[in-house]
Amino acid sequence: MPELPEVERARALVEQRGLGRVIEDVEDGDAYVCRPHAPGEIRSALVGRSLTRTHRRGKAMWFESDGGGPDLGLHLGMAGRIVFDEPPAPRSWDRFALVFADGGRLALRDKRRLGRAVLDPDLSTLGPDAGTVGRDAFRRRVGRGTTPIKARLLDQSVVAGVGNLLADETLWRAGLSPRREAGNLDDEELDRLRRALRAATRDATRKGGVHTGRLIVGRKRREPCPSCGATLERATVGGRTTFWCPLEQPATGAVPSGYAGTQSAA
DNA sequence: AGGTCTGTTCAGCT
DNA sequence: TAGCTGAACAGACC
Repeated sequence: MPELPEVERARALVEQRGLGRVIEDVEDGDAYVCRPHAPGEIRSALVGRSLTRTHRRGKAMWFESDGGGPDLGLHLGMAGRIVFDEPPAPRSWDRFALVFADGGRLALRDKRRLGRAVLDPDLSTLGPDAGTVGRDAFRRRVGRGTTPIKARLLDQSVVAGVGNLLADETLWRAGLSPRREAGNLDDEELDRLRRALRAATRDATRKGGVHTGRLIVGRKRREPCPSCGATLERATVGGRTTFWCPLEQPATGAVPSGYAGTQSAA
């Protein structure tokens, strides 16, 4: 499930292997993935050009093209990944692809078909990147409203890049219950949450993805809290399946006993 | 073999 | 308004 760390790794992959290669053809025939573009529209805009720079904010990534061409935006959706120089996937799982003049290709491989490819993507609805958001902006944007803090973190217009697993891992590290009302967190708690978010994001990016998080590893196996051994709570928060430790992430205010956001992951 | 679950985004509702 | 619900996608899982 691509969240910010997976997208950052995908961006780095394009940076490493996708720049400066002449685009000879574009497979943009999936009108759903390429909406609102008609088939051939992205192709016309990019054939003959090369990618020159890569960017990412949250889960969105985009690439500049040379000669004054448009940017190409890619979104991995829920199951997408970027593959380089592999033969086309069976069953048309490659929803979009750049075919290079050197014979290689860049494909958006996505069984679920929830990824997107678009020219000049609209980034105006995204908040600041979750990995680099500053203290004051984080306090202001996250620490308000009546919605549960987890739902606030998942809102891409508040802070960009947090998905379900990274939200659970972050709240666990910060010792904050996912059900706390966002506007009721004080500055100390918000700062602790931001540090936990940055650390969880950095660790996950380094280790290969959000599934490497300490809480997340045991989550599916229904193991107890990796820190204190308590049985994890499970409930729907913000419309998403949520796990948390009832002892270290208490329902109201108190600072947790042991584990805090300043601690690094295993 | 069918029913449930998965997670992100977005439209539509209150 | 802000927050919530369900649709869309299609495969994984039991």
